[in-house]
Amino acid sequence: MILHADGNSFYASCEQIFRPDLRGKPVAVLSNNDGVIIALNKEAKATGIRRGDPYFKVRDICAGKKIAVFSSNYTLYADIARRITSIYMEYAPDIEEYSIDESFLFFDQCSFTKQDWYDIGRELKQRIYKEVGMPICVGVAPTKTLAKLYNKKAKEHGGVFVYDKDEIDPLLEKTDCGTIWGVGPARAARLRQRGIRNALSLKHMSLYEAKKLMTIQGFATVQELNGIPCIDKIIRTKKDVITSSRQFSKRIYDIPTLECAIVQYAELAVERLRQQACECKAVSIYISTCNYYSDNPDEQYSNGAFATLPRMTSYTPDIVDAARTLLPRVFRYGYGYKSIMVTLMDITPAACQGNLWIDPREDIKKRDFMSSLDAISQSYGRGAITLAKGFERQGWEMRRSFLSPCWTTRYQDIPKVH
DNA sequence: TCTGGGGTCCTAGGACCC
DNA sequence: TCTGGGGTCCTAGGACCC
Repeated sequence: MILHADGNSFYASCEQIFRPDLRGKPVAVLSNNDGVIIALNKEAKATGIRRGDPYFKVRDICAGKKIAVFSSNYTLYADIARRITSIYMEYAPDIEEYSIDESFLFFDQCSFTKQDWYDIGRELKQRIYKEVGMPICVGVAPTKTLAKLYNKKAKEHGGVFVYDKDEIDPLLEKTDCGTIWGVGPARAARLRQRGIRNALSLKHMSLYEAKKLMTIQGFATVQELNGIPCIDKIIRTKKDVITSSRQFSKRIYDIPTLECAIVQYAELAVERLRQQACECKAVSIYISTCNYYSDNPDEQYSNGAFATLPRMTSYTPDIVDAARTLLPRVFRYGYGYKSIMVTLMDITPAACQGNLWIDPREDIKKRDFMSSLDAISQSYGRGAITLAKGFERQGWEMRRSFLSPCWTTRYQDIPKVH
Protein backbone atom coordinates (compact mmCIF):
# COMPACT_ATOMS: atom_id res chain seq x y z
CA MET A 1 0.00 0.00 0.00
CA ILE A 2 1.07 3.54 -0.68
CA LEU A 3 0.30 6.43 1.63
CA HIS A 4 -0.11 9.84 0.07
CA ALA A 5 0.10 12.86 2.36
CA ASP A 6 -0.72 16.37 1.27
CA GLY A 7 -0.74 19.72 3.08
CA ASN A 8 -4.10 21.49 2.99
CA SER A 9 -3.89 24.83 1.14
CA PHE A 10 -0.21 24.58 1.83
CA TYR A 11 0.98 28.15 1.28
CA ALA A 12 -1.98 29.65 3.11
CA SER A 13 -1.52 27.24 6.02
CA CYS A 14 2.19 28.13 6.21
CA GLU A 15 1.26 31.76 6.73
CA GLN A 16 -1.26 30.81 9.38
CA ILE A 17 1.37 28.96 11.38
CA PHE A 18 2.93 32.30 12.23
CA ARG A 19 -0.38 34.07 12.62
CA PRO A 20 -2.43 31.93 15.01
CA ASP A 21 -4.94 34.77 15.18
CA LEU A 22 -5.90 33.85 11.60
CA ARG A 23 -6.98 30.29 12.41
CA GLY A 24 -10.42 29.71 10.95
CA LYS A 25 -10.27 32.94 8.98
CA PRO A 26 -9.88 33.36 5.21
CA VAL A 27 -6.27 33.57 3.96
CA ALA A 28 -4.87 34.06 0.44
CA VAL A 29 -1.33 34.06 -0.96
CA LEU A 30 -0.25 36.00 -4.05
CA SER A 31 2.25 35.27 -6.80
CA ASN A 32 5.30 37.39 -7.56
CA ASN A 33 4.55 41.07 -8.08
CA ASP A 34 1.31 40.32 -6.26
CA GLY A 35 -0.09 39.40 -9.68
CA VAL A 36 -2.56 36.58 -9.11
CA ILE A 37 -3.88 34.50 -6.26
CA ILE A 38 -2.00 31.22 -6.04
CA ALA A 39 -3.31 29.77 -2.79
CA LEU A 40 -6.52 30.02 -0.81
CA ASN A 41 -7.61 28.25 2.31
CA LYS A 42 -11.05 26.73 2.72
CA GLU A 43 -12.55 29.86 4.27
CA ALA A 44 -11.20 32.07 1.48
CA LYS A 45 -12.55 29.72 -1.21
CA ALA A 46 -15.98 30.01 0.37
CA THR A 47 -16.03 33.73 -0.45
CA GLY A 48 -16.13 32.84 -4.16
CA ILE A 49 -12.59 33.89 -5.03
CA ARG A 50 -10.66 31.39 -7.12
CA ARG A 51 -7.08 30.38 -7.56
CA GLY A 52 -5.62 32.24 -10.53
CA ASP A 53 -7.80 35.33 -10.14
CA PRO A 54 -5.81 38.51 -10.87
CA TYR A 55 -5.42 40.33 -7.60
CA PHE A 56 -6.35 43.74 -8.95
CA LYS A 57 -9.75 42.36 -9.94
CA VAL A 58 -10.58 40.91 -6.56
CA ARG A 59 -8.79 43.36 -4.30
CA ASP A 60 -12.03 44.98 -3.21
CA ILE A 61 -13.71 41.66 -2.50
CA CYS A 62 -10.70 40.59 -0.42
CA ALA A 63 -10.93 43.76 1.62
CA GLY A 64 -14.70 43.50 1.97
CA LYS A 65 -14.63 39.88 3.09
CA LYS A 66 -11.67 40.54 5.41
CA ILE A 67 -9.40 38.03 3.68
CA ALA A 68 -5.84 38.15 4.98
CA VAL A 69 -3.66 38.49 1.88
CA PHE A 70 0.06 37.66 1.82
CA SER A 71 2.83 38.03 -0.74
CA SER A 72 4.46 34.66 -1.28
CA ASN A 73 7.48 33.63 0.76
CA TYR A 74 8.90 30.50 -0.83
CA THR A 75 11.87 30.25 1.52
CA LEU A 76 9.50 29.93 4.43
CA TYR A 77 7.37 27.33 2.65
CA ALA A 78 10.41 25.23 1.74
CA ASP A 79 11.59 25.30 5.35
CA ILE A 80 8.23 24.09 6.66
CA ALA A 81 8.15 21.38 3.99
CA ARG A 82 11.53 20.13 5.20
CA ARG A 83 10.28 19.82 8.75
CA ILE A 84 7.24 17.87 7.62
CA THR A 85 9.31 15.51 5.50
CA SER A 86 11.55 14.68 8.43
CA ILE A 87 8.48 13.48 10.33
CA TYR A 88 7.31 11.39 7.36
CA MET A 89 10.69 9.70 7.37
CA GLU A 90 10.10 8.40 10.87
CA TYR A 91 7.13 6.44 9.55
CA ALA A 92 8.17 5.06 6.19
CA PRO A 93 11.54 3.67 5.13
CA ASP A 94 10.98 4.93 1.62
CA ILE A 95 9.63 8.32 0.59
CA GLU A 96 9.08 10.21 -2.62
CA GLU A 97 8.81 13.95 -2.19
CA TYR A 98 6.53 14.61 -5.11
CA SER A 99 6.18 18.34 -4.65
CA ILE A 100 6.69 20.94 -1.95
CA ASP A 101 3.52 19.89 -0.15
CA GLU A 102 2.99 16.29 -1.23
CA SER A 103 4.78 13.03 -0.47
CA PHE A 104 4.27 9.37 -1.20
CA LEU A 105 5.24 7.04 1.65
CA PHE A 106 6.08 3.47 0.70
CA PHE A 107 5.80 0.79 3.35
CA ASP A 108 7.62 -2.54 3.45
CA GLN A 109 5.20 -4.90 5.11
CA CYS A 110 1.70 -5.40 3.85
CA SER A 111 0.25 -7.18 6.85
CA PHE A 112 -1.60 -4.07 8.03
CA THR A 113 -5.36 -4.20 8.26
CA LYS A 114 -7.58 -1.37 7.09
CA GLN A 115 -7.88 -0.25 10.70
CA ASP A 116 -4.08 -0.20 11.07
CA TRP A 117 -3.84 2.16 8.12
CA TYR A 118 -6.44 4.46 9.61
CA ASP A 119 -4.46 4.50 12.86
CA ILE A 120 -1.23 5.35 11.09
CA GLY A 121 -2.87 8.03 8.99
CA ARG A 122 -4.54 9.69 11.94
CA GLU A 123 -1.42 9.61 14.06
CA LEU A 124 0.59 11.15 11.24
CA LYS A 125 -2.01 13.86 10.75
CA GLN A 126 -2.07 14.68 14.45
CA ARG A 127 1.70 14.77 14.80
CA ILE A 128 2.22 17.07 11.81
CA TYR A 129 -0.41 19.43 13.15
CA LYS A 130 0.95 19.37 16.68
CA GLU A 131 4.64 19.66 15.83
CA VAL A 132 4.57 21.86 12.75
CA GLY A 133 1.11 23.38 12.73
CA MET A 134 0.23 22.14 9.25
CA PRO A 135 -3.12 20.45 8.59
CA ILE A 136 -2.73 17.54 6.18
CA CYS A 137 -4.87 14.90 4.49
CA VAL A 138 -3.89 11.28 4.01
CA GLY A 139 -4.94 8.77 1.36
CA VAL A 140 -3.94 5.10 1.38
CA ALA A 141 -4.29 2.79 -1.63
CA PRO A 142 -2.39 0.17 -3.64
CA THR A 143 -1.25 2.56 -6.40
CA LYS A 144 -0.11 6.16 -6.57
CA THR A 145 -3.05 7.25 -8.72
CA LEU A 146 -5.55 5.72 -6.31
CA ALA A 147 -3.71 7.05 -3.26
CA LYS A 148 -3.96 10.56 -4.68
CA LEU A 149 -7.64 10.06 -5.35
CA TYR A 150 -8.25 8.79 -1.83
CA ASN A 151 -6.37 11.76 -0.48
CA LYS A 152 -8.62 14.09 -2.43
CA LYS A 153 -11.70 12.35 -1.04
CA ALA A 154 -10.23 12.34 2.47
CA LYS A 155 -11.50 15.86 3.09
CA GLU A 156 -15.01 14.43 3.40
CA HIS A 157 -13.79 11.62 5.65
CA GLY A 158 -12.10 13.41 8.51
CA GLY A 159 -8.81 13.84 6.70
CA VAL A 160 -7.83 10.16 6.40
CA PHE A 161 -9.25 7.75 3.82
CA VAL A 162 -8.19 4.16 3.17
CA TYR A 163 -8.82 2.00 0.11
CA ASP A 164 -11.38 -0.76 0.30
CA LYS A 165 -11.81 -3.07 -2.66
CA ASP A 166 -15.56 -3.37 -2.10
CA GLU A 167 -16.07 0.38 -2.07
CA ILE A 168 -13.77 1.38 -4.88
CA ASP A 169 -16.11 1.02 -7.87
CA PRO A 170 -19.01 3.09 -6.47
CA LEU A 171 -16.43 5.70 -5.49
CA LEU A 172 -14.97 5.81 -8.99
CA GLU A 173 -18.43 6.04 -10.48
CA LYS A 174 -19.03 9.24 -8.55
CA THR A 175 -15.68 10.68 -9.66
CA ASP A 176 -15.25 12.82 -12.73
CA CYS A 177 -12.47 11.70 -15.11
CA GLY A 178 -10.84 15.09 -15.03
CA THR A 179 -10.05 14.83 -11.34
CA ILE A 180 -7.89 11.75 -11.86
CA TRP A 181 -4.15 12.35 -11.66
CA GLY A 182 -2.78 12.54 -15.20
CA VAL A 183 -6.07 13.47 -16.87
CA GLY A 184 -6.14 17.18 -17.60
CA PRO A 185 -8.68 19.28 -19.46
CA ALA A 186 -7.60 18.14 -22.96
CA ARG A 187 -7.73 14.44 -22.19
CA ALA A 188 -10.97 14.80 -20.23
CA ALA A 189 -12.54 16.41 -23.31
CA ARG A 190 -11.38 13.59 -25.58
CA LEU A 191 -12.69 11.03 -23.13
CA ARG A 192 -16.04 12.77 -23.00
CA GLN A 193 -16.27 12.56 -26.79
CA ARG A 194 -16.00 8.80 -26.37
CA GLY A 195 -18.76 8.86 -23.76
CA ILE A 196 -16.39 8.29 -20.87
CA ARG A 197 -17.26 10.64 -18.06
CA ASN A 198 -16.60 8.99 -14.74
CA ALA A 199 -13.52 7.26 -13.44
CA LEU A 200 -15.21 3.86 -13.40
CA SER A 201 -15.63 3.84 -17.19
CA LEU A 202 -12.05 5.03 -17.46
CA LYS A 203 -10.99 2.08 -15.33
CA HIS A 204 -12.79 -0.31 -17.70
CA MET A 205 -11.45 1.29 -20.86
CA SER A 206 -9.34 -0.97 -23.05
CA LEU A 207 -5.62 -0.40 -22.66
CA TYR A 208 -5.22 -0.18 -26.40
CA GLU A 209 -7.69 2.64 -26.61
CA ALA A 210 -6.25 4.37 -23.56
CA LYS A 211 -2.84 4.43 -25.15
CA LYS A 212 -4.17 5.63 -28.48
CA LEU A 213 -6.11 8.43 -26.84
CA MET A 214 -3.74 9.54 -24.10
CA THR A 215 -0.30 8.11 -24.94
CA ILE A 216 1.55 5.72 -22.71
CA GLN A 217 0.68 7.90 -19.73
CA GLY A 218 -3.01 7.17 -20.18
CA PHE A 219 -2.18 3.48 -20.36
CA ALA A 220 -0.48 3.77 -16.97
CA THR A 221 -3.41 5.68 -15.48
CA VAL A 222 -5.91 2.97 -16.47
CA GLN A 223 -3.66 0.26 -15.06
CA GLU A 224 -3.33 2.14 -11.80
CA LEU A 225 -7.08 2.60 -11.49
CA ASN A 226 -7.28 -1.20 -11.74
CA GLY A 227 -4.93 -1.46 -8.78
CA ILE A 228 -1.85 -2.40 -10.80
CA PRO A 229 1.11 -0.16 -9.89
CA CYS A 230 2.48 1.28 -13.09
CA ILE A 231 4.00 4.62 -12.12
CA ASP A 232 7.35 4.06 -10.48
CA LYS A 233 8.85 5.93 -7.66
CA ILE A 234 10.74 8.76 -9.22
CA ILE A 235 14.29 9.14 -8.02
CA ARG A 236 15.65 12.45 -9.10
CA THR A 237 19.16 13.50 -8.35
CA LYS A 238 19.22 16.44 -10.69
CA LYS A 239 16.91 18.59 -12.73
CA ASP A 240 16.92 18.26 -16.50
CA VAL A 241 16.54 21.98 -17.02
CA ILE A 242 16.63 24.94 -14.68
CA THR A 243 14.44 27.87 -15.53
CA SER A 244 14.33 31.28 -13.97
CA SER A 245 11.67 33.60 -15.27
CA ARG A 246 9.60 36.61 -14.40
CA GLN A 247 6.66 38.58 -15.65
CA PHE A 248 7.22 42.28 -15.10
CA SER A 249 4.63 44.53 -13.61
CA LYS A 250 5.50 47.23 -16.14
CA ARG A 251 6.45 47.01 -19.79
CA ILE A 252 10.13 47.28 -20.63
CA TYR A 253 11.11 49.06 -23.82
CA ASP A 254 14.91 49.31 -23.63
CA ILE A 255 17.81 46.91 -23.80
CA PRO A 256 19.65 47.96 -20.61
CA THR A 257 16.71 47.27 -18.32
CA LEU A 258 16.05 43.97 -20.02
CA GLU A 259 19.72 43.06 -19.80
CA CYS A 260 19.68 43.80 -16.10
CA ALA A 261 16.83 41.36 -15.66
CA ILE A 262 18.53 38.69 -17.79
CA VAL A 263 21.68 38.94 -15.67
CA GLN A 264 19.73 38.79 -12.44
CA TYR A 265 17.72 35.72 -13.38
CA ALA A 266 20.67 33.97 -14.99
CA GLU A 267 22.49 34.38 -11.67
CA LEU A 268 19.53 32.87 -9.82
CA ALA A 269 19.48 29.92 -12.19
CA VAL A 270 23.21 29.27 -11.78
CA GLU A 271 22.77 29.43 -8.02
CA ARG A 272 20.29 26.56 -8.24
CA LEU A 273 22.58 24.71 -10.63
CA ARG A 274 25.34 24.81 -8.02
CA GLN A 275 23.04 23.78 -5.23
CA GLN A 276 22.51 20.49 -6.98
CA ALA A 277 26.24 20.14 -7.67
CA CYS A 278 25.85 20.27 -11.43
CA GLU A 279 27.22 21.99 -14.47
CA CYS A 280 25.55 22.91 -17.71
CA LYS A 281 26.58 23.11 -21.33
CA ALA A 282 23.94 25.39 -22.78
CA VAL A 283 21.84 28.40 -21.94
CA SER A 284 18.83 29.94 -23.59
CA ILE A 285 16.81 33.10 -23.14
CA TYR A 286 13.30 34.02 -24.17
CA ILE A 287 11.65 37.43 -24.14
CA SER A 288 8.02 38.15 -24.80
CA THR A 289 5.48 40.94 -24.92
CA CYS A 290 2.83 38.38 -24.09
CA ASN A 291 -0.26 39.99 -22.73
CA TYR A 292 -3.53 38.44 -21.80
CA TYR A 293 -6.19 40.66 -23.15
CA SER A 294 -7.26 43.31 -25.63
CA ASP A 295 -3.86 43.77 -27.18
CA ASN A 296 -3.31 44.52 -30.80
CA PRO A 297 -1.71 41.39 -32.34
CA ASP A 298 0.64 43.66 -34.27
CA GLU A 299 2.16 44.67 -30.97
CA GLN A 300 2.92 41.11 -29.97
CA TYR A 301 6.41 39.77 -30.33
CA SER A 302 8.40 37.01 -28.71
CA ASN A 303 11.67 35.40 -29.49
CA GLY A 304 14.23 33.11 -27.95
CA ALA A 305 17.85 32.22 -28.57
CA PHE A 306 20.15 29.45 -27.54
CA ALA A 307 23.91 29.25 -27.00
CA THR A 308 26.21 26.33 -26.38
CA LEU A 309 28.89 27.13 -23.83
CA PRO A 310 32.52 26.38 -24.68
CA ARG A 311 32.75 23.93 -21.78
CA MET A 312 30.68 22.34 -19.05
CA THR A 313 30.55 24.92 -16.33
CA SER A 314 28.84 26.34 -13.29
CA TYR A 315 30.95 29.48 -13.38
CA THR A 316 28.55 32.35 -12.99
CA PRO A 317 30.26 34.99 -15.17
CA ASP A 318 30.58 32.63 -18.15
CA ILE A 319 26.94 31.63 -18.07
CA VAL A 320 25.66 35.11 -17.35
CA ASP A 321 27.75 36.54 -20.20
CA ALA A 322 26.46 33.93 -22.59
CA ALA A 323 22.88 34.79 -21.66
CA ARG A 324 23.54 38.49 -21.96
CA THR A 325 25.16 38.11 -25.38
CA LEU A 326 22.01 36.46 -26.68
CA LEU A 327 19.85 39.46 -25.94
CA PRO A 328 20.70 41.61 -29.00
CA ARG A 329 19.83 38.63 -31.18
CA VAL A 330 16.25 38.50 -29.97
CA PHE A 331 15.53 42.11 -29.05
CA ARG A 332 13.43 44.24 -31.40
CA TYR A 333 12.83 47.91 -30.78
CA GLY A 334 9.32 49.26 -30.48
CA TYR A 335 7.89 46.52 -28.31
CA GLY A 336 7.00 46.65 -24.64
CA TYR A 337 8.33 43.47 -23.07
CA LYS A 338 6.43 41.79 -20.29
CA SER A 339 8.42 38.69 -19.47
CA ILE A 340 11.81 37.04 -19.67
CA MET A 341 13.02 33.52 -19.16
CA VAL A 342 16.51 32.12 -18.72
CA THR A 343 16.96 28.37 -19.02
CA LEU A 344 20.01 26.25 -18.31
CA MET A 345 20.17 23.04 -20.33
CA ASP A 346 22.31 19.95 -20.83
CA ILE A 347 22.80 19.62 -17.12
CA THR A 348 25.11 16.95 -15.73
CA PRO A 349 26.53 16.27 -12.30
CA ALA A 350 29.88 17.94 -11.91
CA ALA A 351 32.83 15.83 -10.92
CA CYS A 352 35.75 17.97 -11.78
CA GLN A 353 38.28 20.02 -9.99
CA GLY A 354 37.54 23.58 -9.00
CA ASN A 355 39.53 26.48 -7.71
CA LEU A 356 38.39 29.13 -5.35
CA TRP A 357 40.24 32.35 -5.61
CA ILE A 358 39.99 35.27 -3.25
CA ASP A 359 40.86 38.70 -4.45
CA PRO A 360 43.90 39.93 -2.45
CA ARG A 361 42.47 43.43 -2.30
CA GLU A 362 39.83 42.17 0.05
CA ASP A 363 42.46 41.57 2.75
CA ILE A 364 40.80 38.59 4.37
CA LYS A 365 42.16 37.22 7.60
CA LYS A 366 43.37 33.70 7.20
CA ARG A 367 41.40 32.61 10.26
CA ASP A 368 38.14 33.90 8.79
CA PHE A 369 38.90 32.19 5.56
CA MET A 370 39.57 28.86 7.27
CA SER A 371 36.25 28.93 9.04
CA SER A 372 34.54 29.42 5.72
CA LEU A 373 36.12 26.25 4.43
CA ASP A 374 34.06 24.17 6.84
CA ALA A 375 30.93 25.64 5.41
CA ILE A 376 32.12 24.96 1.90
CA SER A 377 32.82 21.31 2.59
CA GLN A 378 29.38 20.99 4.09
CA SER A 379 27.82 22.44 0.98
CA TYR A 380 29.89 20.69 -1.61
CA GLY A 381 30.79 17.37 -0.07
CA ARG A 382 34.03 16.02 1.22
CA GLY A 383 37.29 16.59 -0.56
CA ALA A 384 40.87 17.43 0.13
CA ILE A 385 41.26 21.12 0.79
CA THR A 386 44.47 23.02 0.37
CA LEU A 387 44.87 26.59 1.32
CA ALA A 388 47.86 28.52 0.11
CA LYS A 389 48.95 31.95 -0.80
CA GLY A 390 48.19 32.02 -4.48
CA PHE A 391 51.17 31.93 -6.75
CA GLU A 392 49.63 32.91 -9.99
CA ARG A 393 47.17 35.45 -8.78
CA GLN A 394 48.65 36.71 -5.54
CA GLY A 395 45.67 36.10 -3.33
CA TRP A 396 44.43 33.40 -1.06
CA GLU A 397 43.80 30.46 -3.22
CA MET A 398 42.06 27.31 -2.28
CA ARG A 399 42.45 24.12 -4.19
CA ARG A 400 40.49 21.05 -3.52
CA SER A 401 38.92 18.18 -5.33
CA PHE A 402 35.43 19.45 -5.46
CA LEU A 403 32.52 17.22 -5.94
CA SER A 404 31.38 20.27 -7.77
CA PRO A 405 33.39 23.33 -8.58
CA CYS A 406 32.63 26.34 -6.50
CA TRP A 407 33.69 29.32 -8.49
CA THR A 408 33.69 32.72 -7.02
CA THR A 409 35.91 35.74 -6.98
CA ARG A 410 34.35 37.45 -4.04
CA TYR A 411 34.79 36.58 -0.41
CA GLN A 412 31.22 37.46 0.48
CA ASP A 413 30.01 34.70 -1.83
CA ILE A 414 31.46 32.07 0.48
CA PRO A 415 28.98 30.62 2.95
CA LYS A 416 29.75 31.63 6.52
CA VAL A 417 29.99 29.38 9.54
CA HIS A 418 28.23 30.49 12.66
C1' DT B 1 2.75 3.20 -63.20
C1' DC B 2 6.88 4.52 -60.96
C1' DT B 3 9.79 6.56 -55.75
C1' DG B 4 14.87 2.04 -50.88
C1' DG B 5 15.13 1.08 -46.11
C1' DG B 6 16.55 1.34 -41.63
C1' DG B 7 18.49 3.66 -38.15
C1' DT B 8 19.78 7.78 -34.74
C1' DC B 9 19.57 12.33 -32.98
C1' DC B 10 17.44 16.59 -32.19
C1' DT B 11 13.69 19.80 -31.64
C1' DA B 12 9.20 21.83 -31.17
C1' DG B 13 5.00 21.44 -29.33
C1' DG B 14 1.37 19.49 -26.58
C1' DA B 15 -0.21 17.79 -22.34
C1' DC B 16 0.21 17.29 -17.68
C1' DC B 17 1.60 18.35 -12.67
C1' DC B 18 2.00 21.48 -8.30
C1' DT C 1 -2.70 49.89 -15.20
C1' DC C 2 -2.53 45.51 -12.91
C1' DT C 3 -3.06 38.13 -15.04
C1' DG C 4 2.85 33.01 -11.44
C1' DG C 5 6.87 30.21 -11.66
C1' DG C 6 8.52 26.39 -11.73
C1' DG C 7 8.89 21.46 -13.63
C1' DT C 8 8.15 16.50 -16.35
C1' DC C 9 7.07 13.29 -20.06
C1' DC C 10 5.68 11.90 -24.71
C1' DT C 11 5.32 12.16 -29.72
C1' DA C 12 5.86 13.53 -34.45
C1' DG C 13 8.68 15.02 -37.82
C1' DG C 14 12.93 16.71 -39.91
C1' DA C 15 17.91 16.19 -40.66
C1' DC C 16 21.28 13.18 -41.28
C1' DC C 17 23.78 8.82 -41.96
C1' DC C 18 24.97 4.41 -44.23
